[in-house]
Amino acid sequence: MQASVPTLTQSSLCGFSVGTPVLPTVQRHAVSGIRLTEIDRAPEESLDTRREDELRDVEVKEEESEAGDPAWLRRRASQKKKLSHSRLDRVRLRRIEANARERHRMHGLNNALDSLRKVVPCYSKTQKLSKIETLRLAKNYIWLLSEILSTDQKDI
DNA sequence: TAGGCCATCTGGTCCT
DNA sequence: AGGACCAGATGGCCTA
Repeated sequence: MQASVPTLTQSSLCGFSVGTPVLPTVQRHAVSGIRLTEIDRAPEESLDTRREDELRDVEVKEEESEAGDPAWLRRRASQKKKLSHSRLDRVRLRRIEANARERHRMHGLNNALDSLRKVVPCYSKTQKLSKIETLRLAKNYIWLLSEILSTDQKDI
């Protein structure tokens, strides 16, 4: 007894126009300025090592702009004149560390999104779905699979 | 050139 | 106090 199972097609899954041009992965990375080494780095490399790299990058950037403090710091300094020099340094350090953590967090989020891209239909090694496309497609895919499941159960 | 997509920075809020 | 999370702002790059 064969049930009428919904056909799994790209057009039924994609909530967006299939013809939408999607840039190749490498090109996208060039676009976004992500270093390919960040994404393609071997998984066995520890997160700590990556964090150290990120922090080092930030320190370099900070040194480059040493000529003048960032706007947020100047603002804060003027608003809270009572802030001692050491306290200001501490605030600055905490901001830098928070930025690094935030960057790390977003990288984790992007890695999870990449994993999702690989299990969703439409996945291509040469064409990368955008974030929003990936999420919409995943939602539609889950919906379709649950439809298939419920259809099968009715036939039992 | 406008619009889309993205990474990053930042300050606010909540939680431990 | 400090970390996680979030949303807004910003700027860079690419394509139509």
